Amino acid sequence: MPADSMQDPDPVLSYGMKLTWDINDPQMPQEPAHFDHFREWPDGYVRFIYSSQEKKAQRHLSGWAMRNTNNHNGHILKKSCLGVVVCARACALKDGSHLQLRPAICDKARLKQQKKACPNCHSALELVPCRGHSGYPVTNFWRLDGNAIFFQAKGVHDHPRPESKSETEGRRSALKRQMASFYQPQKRRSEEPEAGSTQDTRGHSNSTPVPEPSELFAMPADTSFPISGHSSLSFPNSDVHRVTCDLPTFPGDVILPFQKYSNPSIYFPGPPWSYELASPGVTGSSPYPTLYKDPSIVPDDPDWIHLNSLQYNVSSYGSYERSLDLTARYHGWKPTHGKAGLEEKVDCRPCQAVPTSPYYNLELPCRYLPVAPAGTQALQTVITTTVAYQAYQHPALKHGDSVQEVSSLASCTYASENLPMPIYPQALDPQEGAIQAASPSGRAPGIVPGDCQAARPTLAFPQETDPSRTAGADVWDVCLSGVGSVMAYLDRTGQPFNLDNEDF
DNA sequence: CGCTGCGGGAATG
DNA sequence: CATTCCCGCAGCG
Repeated sequence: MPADSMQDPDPVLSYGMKLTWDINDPQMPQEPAHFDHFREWPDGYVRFIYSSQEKKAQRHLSGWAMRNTNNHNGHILKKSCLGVVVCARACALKDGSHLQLRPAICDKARLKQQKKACPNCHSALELVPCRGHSGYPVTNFWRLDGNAIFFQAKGVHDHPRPESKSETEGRRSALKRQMASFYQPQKRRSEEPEAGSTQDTRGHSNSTPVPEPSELFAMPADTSFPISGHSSLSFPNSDVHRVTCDLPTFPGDVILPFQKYSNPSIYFPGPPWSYELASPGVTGSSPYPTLYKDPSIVPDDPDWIHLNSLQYNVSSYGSYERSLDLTARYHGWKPTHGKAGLEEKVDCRPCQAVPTSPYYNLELPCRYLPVAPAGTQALQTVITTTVAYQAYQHPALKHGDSVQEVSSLASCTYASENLPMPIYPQALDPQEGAIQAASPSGRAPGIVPGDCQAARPTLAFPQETDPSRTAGADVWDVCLSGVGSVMAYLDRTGQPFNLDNEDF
């Protein structure tokens, strides 16, 4: 893609991350010189600055299923993640992946959605809530200010990606078409070619027996998901399509059809959430019929869902939860929403691959990392929205009362939030584990990818308190945010410089 | 029908 | 008291 001076001038850090600001600041950076390109799958404690012209940003779009949350602040729109809908039995689709539907945003619709059966195995569907923000759903904040749209995310999604919105919509409209043709065979059939040319990567609608209406209604999931067995789905086509779309996006970088990676974990050396950043580059094996009318438009990663699931299940489970299968996992999960884990002892299992990862051998100013003590981070994140500053008044960071200290802490905040992974106490110090136990961030032992991810930075960078940091706000900003981001990318993508593997 | 943003009001500490 | 969450409403596609 052509170098756009207005977009992501830096290959590693988002523009938003390079500036120091918080969504709650009275004053946002004025007249930003650059804007970030839109990220459909923001994950971690990240900040972006979009152009107010960016339509997706205007609509506050996200690949994640985010619902509006009233924070009684007219200027800042807050949204929280709904998680992902999966098959309660975690049945495997033909391609080995798992069902990962997009939760309906509307409460009513979501309830209805959950009553439906898994189109693949007919067992129940289950909503896996997002607890990536210290036990609470990941939150996204949007704020329009001047010519910029500020975006801030808090939390690391602890679940697979749902389908992208566009894909869900695409399938929905596809169903409509299908139903229409079902009820008006003659007429519709004759019009079909037209529709097929624009949307039909699936292209089978014509020749494929239309599902019984009753079936469609009984399991609307049909409209919302990829059953390998479903005759109306055309994988190969969409694969090609996606490759075509995605390749140009990541010149020189890892952009290979997923098929080439028989083992996702090879491509995604990271833990479960590595799927986030790795997604865009990965393509292919889409079980979904993608309905992009305009190839220039960023694919919303519908395929990714599957990659995601593959990666998630194969890689993360393989690495961390060999003893647990999806079934156990999801069954063990009760949508207790923020309450669960309180009583659970978070068991941070060894994250084998991580510490040995070559990327962790980079010469990074490690000493700064641990400073945002796990406990601090955990506590801070609990304070979902505003004024995170006070959160940083955690004892671990209390070094003085001077104004300077305050400023330092502020920087600390930003810095720590640049670390896309929450740092949990127990990972640092057994004693601090108590804090963790008291926070709602925990989940069933070992089930949370986040546990490992949380531990990783720790393992890589043993805690080390540096008193001098209180005077180094600037250093903090630069080093921490830098390191954090770099870490984030390295960490999650396993690719040192594959920055914006987000959709474009 | 579902998505979206808004805003009241309850719950929480 | 501040903050967050839940819920219903209305506009829109």
